[in-house]
Amino acid sequence: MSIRPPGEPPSPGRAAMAELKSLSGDAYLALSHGYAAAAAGLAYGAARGPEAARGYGAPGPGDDLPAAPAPGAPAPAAESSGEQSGDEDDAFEQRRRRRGPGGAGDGRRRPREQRSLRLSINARERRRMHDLNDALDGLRAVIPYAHSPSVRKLSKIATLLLAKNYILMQAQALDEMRRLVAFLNQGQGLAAPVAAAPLTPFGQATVCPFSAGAALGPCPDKCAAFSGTPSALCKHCHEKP
DNA sequence: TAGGCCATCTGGTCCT
DNA sequence: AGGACCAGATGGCCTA
Repeated sequence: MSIRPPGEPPSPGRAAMAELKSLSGDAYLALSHGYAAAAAGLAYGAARGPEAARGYGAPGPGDDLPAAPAPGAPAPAAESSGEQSGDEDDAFEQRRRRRGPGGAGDGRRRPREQRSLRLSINARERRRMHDLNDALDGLRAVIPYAHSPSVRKLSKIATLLLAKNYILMQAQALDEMRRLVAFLNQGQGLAAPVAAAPLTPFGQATVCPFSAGAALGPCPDKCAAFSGTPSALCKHCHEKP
């Protein structure tokens, strides 16, 4: 897996990109990389419900999950490895034969022992994936996007990308807030500069907050001192060679 | 029907 | 040895 430099867009699948782009036009959604996000009207899982769409209720071949949990219900606490039906046993045997004797598993184990071990590993893995999905659900719950039942549930990749953008947006907002607080603090007792500062809507200050007063020193230094980098929103930072 | 998304199974690797 | 994690394979369901 390659490490992507910060700020460089990931490479989600085209569908994920389309999903993100079809989301509402909230600022944070388009914050980076043009991922306008997803959600509107795509009824993924709408017909059978978002949880059903997860497929918990649709065991695949060889699946040793005994029954579909209620929608939204947590995964069964105890998924024993001894819950297989006869059909599932057959499926297991078929797969085992297909792989042949030299295939999976520890040759020293007796087949029954080997099978029971395999089933317990499967159950553990299933539980792990359910936990992962629960965590993703928790993430979906705190990302601001349309949560209505008629709206398709965010896919996993869309959830992650959206969360990342949301975090970046929050960090940016926090940074702007700090600038604003610093500006207001510096401006105390200096009514004129404060009044003159044409603060446009939040996050769009057109004048460097640190320029309000002769004793404040060079703007980029102040900006850098505060945020680590000169402000891209600061007129003076841009004007300074 | 193709493509997307998903759950599950499985074998491999690493860690405790 | 056993558990956690990972990635590939497989098959089901859904939508365009």
